Amino acid sequence: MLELAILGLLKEQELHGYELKKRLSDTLGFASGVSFGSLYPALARLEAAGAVKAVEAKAAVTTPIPLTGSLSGELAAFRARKGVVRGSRGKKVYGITDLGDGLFEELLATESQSNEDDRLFNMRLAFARHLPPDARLGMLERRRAHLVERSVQIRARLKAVRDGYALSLIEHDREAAEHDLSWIDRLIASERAGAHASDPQAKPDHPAASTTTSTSNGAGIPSLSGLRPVDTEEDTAP
Amino acid sequence: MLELAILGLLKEQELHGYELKKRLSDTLGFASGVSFGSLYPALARLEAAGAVKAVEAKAAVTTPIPLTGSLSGELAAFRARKGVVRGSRGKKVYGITDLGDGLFEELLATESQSNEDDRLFNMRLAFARHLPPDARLGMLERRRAHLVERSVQIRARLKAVRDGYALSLIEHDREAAEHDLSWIDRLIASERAGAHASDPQAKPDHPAASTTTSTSNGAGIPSLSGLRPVDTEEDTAP
DNA sequence: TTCCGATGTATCGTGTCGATATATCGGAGT
DNA sequence: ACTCCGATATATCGACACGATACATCGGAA
Repeated sequence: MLELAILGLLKEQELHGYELKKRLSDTLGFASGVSFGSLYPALARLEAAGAVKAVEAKAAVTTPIPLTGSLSGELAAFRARKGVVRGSRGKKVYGITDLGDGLFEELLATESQSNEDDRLFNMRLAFARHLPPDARLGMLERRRAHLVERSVQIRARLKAVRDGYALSLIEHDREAAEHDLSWIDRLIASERAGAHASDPQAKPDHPAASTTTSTSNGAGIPSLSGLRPVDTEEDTAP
Repeated sequence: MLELAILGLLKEQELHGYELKKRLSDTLGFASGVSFGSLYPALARLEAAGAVKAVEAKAAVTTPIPLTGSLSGELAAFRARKGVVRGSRGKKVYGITDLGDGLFEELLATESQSNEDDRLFNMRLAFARHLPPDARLGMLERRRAHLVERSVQIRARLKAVRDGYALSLIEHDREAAEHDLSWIDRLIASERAGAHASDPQAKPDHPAASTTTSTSNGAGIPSLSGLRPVDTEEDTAP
């Protein structure tokens, strides 16, 4: 599951693991940040599959280790000899390959069978701009159907519960599901209204958001005037 | 994590695995139903720890299964000879032991360290009636603090995102967090108002199995009227 | 009677998580 | 100049939840 997110981020720029984690936790909307225990294995899988590859870190490995008698320095040199070539500070910067690009498209477009984990949907939505408009709409409508079904199930549960706390819990779940549903509806409406215009490369035409005054929230629709990343930001200082 | 739920359900009545799963999926408010792949190992762990034990199934198992710590090998051989006698239909009904009862209390009251997974909180809340009122209140307030912190973090993320879909995603997260917060506030208010010893319906020190009625009404936390946030110490400047 | 679907227990591989080990770098303090 | 400390950074470990799957039995429909 992480693969999709990793590839999506590497599509925009080359990154090393630590930075990747920060972006996963910060810029994407995941409930709990991804841990290293899943990130590094996922990167290893992707590298083994040829979807990403380590690129040369800016400062290369050429940093001469001055044998100044510093204990730590010599230790470092010793370790560096039997290790993989990395950047000046052990960074291992990854970039996406053509194969990885294909894998990304495939993962993004995969028809998730009925289960559709919430996290996975969020993931896909976060990268929805890489999808053609019709696929986007299909994804949203599938999600909607899923939420409707969940809503029904929750309502069924409500009758079976007698304990006060459990009841409140389920009631809250119901509200959350309905809230999700109305959110999806707003997204679908927005998609239908201002739909076309985002290829992976294309820039959105105009903000289509304005109509959504329905529920208290003003910013419900993201006004797809996504200011694309200014440019390829500079790499974090190597 | 499942252990808490299993013990909580077995506290009310003896159940076998399949039924246990149904209750976990139906009556509790878990996003995705618990799978057998986690339920059975959890039951096995609990049995190994002496917290639960298999009881006689109704339909008279005349041949007690010699579970002398035999492992899969013996078990497979045993099963192979066609005569595996459990309940009338192979059911294996579990009951909670005194030791398990203690474990339940311990798990329920454990101070979850700052992380406080959402599912775990839901779990605890579902069994909150087994907690003394002050512990309940403490749990809710810890949860509240957690949500406030999350809210802050989400708001921080909002500034860093430029893509339309990702932005909408985070915005939705923010609303969900605020919704959760107001829900917790209502729970706290309700707890402060009428919760202690004189809860309308039941003061469930012991989950007497005979609490048959009382289903009609929400009972436990009925007054979910719109109450304003409680006055807690920390508030975050918008 | 036969077959099918619901019930029921159990295991396997995979992925994620939290904790932890190791190491480097920049800067604060002394 | 020195050391110590916290942020950066990669990596692995054990625990465990999950989906898939295998196997078995029961109740009833064909």
